[in-house]
Amino acid sequence: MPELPEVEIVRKSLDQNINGKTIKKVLIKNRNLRFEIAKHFEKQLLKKKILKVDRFSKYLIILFEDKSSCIIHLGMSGTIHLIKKKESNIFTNTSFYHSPYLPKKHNHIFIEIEDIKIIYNDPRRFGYFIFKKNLKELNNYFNKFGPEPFSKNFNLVYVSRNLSKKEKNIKNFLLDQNFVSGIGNIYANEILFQCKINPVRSGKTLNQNDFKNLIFFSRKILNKAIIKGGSTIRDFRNISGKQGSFQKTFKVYMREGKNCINKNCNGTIKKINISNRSSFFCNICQK
DNA sequence: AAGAGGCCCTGATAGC
DNA sequence: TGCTATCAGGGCCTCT
Repeated sequence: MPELPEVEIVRKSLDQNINGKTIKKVLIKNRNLRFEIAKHFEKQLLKKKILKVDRFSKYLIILFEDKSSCIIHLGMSGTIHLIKKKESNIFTNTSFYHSPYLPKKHNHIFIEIEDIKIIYNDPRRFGYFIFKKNLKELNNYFNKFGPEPFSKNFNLVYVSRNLSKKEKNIKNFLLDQNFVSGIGNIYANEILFQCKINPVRSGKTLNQNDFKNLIFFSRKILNKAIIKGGSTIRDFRNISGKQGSFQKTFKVYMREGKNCINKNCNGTIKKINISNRSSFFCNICQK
C-alpha cells in the first residue's frame, strides 16, 4: 500500500486523534511480523503519553513525552484502523464502536489510547513495530537513509553527484531509499513520466536538466498525492475509512496498452520488468 | 563496491 | 467449481 503520501495521510489523521493521550493497554495477537516484535514491547509502550505522531519517509514515528518512540512500517499491506469508544459506555466498560472497514482476519496489534483503540492489520506481515528508547536511537535508525524529495539536501549538487557516472538505471535509483527516501513503485513511474525520462536509462546518461526535472517532479507528484489523500488501489483508506483519489490521475501506472495522455504524442503505455518491479512508461515521449 | 535477484507472506485475479 | 500460476504499493539479505 504505502508510499510517502499514503503514510503521511495516515500520520495526519492518527496525530489528530491520539496526540496528547496516554496508552492504557497493548495487546499483540501475532508477534511474527517482518521482524518479531520484541519481548518487552508491550511494557515499553504502556502508560506512555503521546507527544505527536511524526513521519520520516514511509515510516510512522509515534513520539512519546519522555522522548522514547515507536517506529511503524506498514510494509506492503499494513493498515491502521481507529475505533472510538462508545459514548454511552464510557464509564462502564471498554467496548468500542465497530469499524465497518476493519477486516476480520490479520488484526495483529491492538493499542488502547484512552477513548481510542488503534488496530494494526497486515495480511502479508511485511510491516513491523520497533520501540526506540531515546532520540539518539531513533535518529541512528534513519542514518543510512537518503533525504526526502522535499528536503533542501535533495538538490542539484546531491543528485548530480550520486547519478553521474553510475550504471544503475534511474528507476532503481528512485526506488533506492539510500538515495532518496519515500518514493515507491507507483510514484517512481509517475515521476519519470513527467520528467520524460525512460526508466531504463542509466544515471550516467542523464544531464543537468534531467536532474532538475527529477527534483522538481518528485516534489510535485508527492505533494499532489498528499493533497488528493493518497492513492487507493486495492483497498487503501485513511484510518477513518476514507479513500484517496490520486489513482484517478495516474498517467502511466496500470495503464498498459492505453494511449499516452500527452497531446501531440501518439505513444502507447508499455509495461516492462525492471528488477522484478513493474515499470510503466510511454514508448515515445520518455526518451 | 555496486548492483541484480531471491525471498519474506497472503490474497486477488486470470486462465484452463 | 476448483485447480495452478502470476502478480502486488517494500526492503533486507546474499551473491557475484
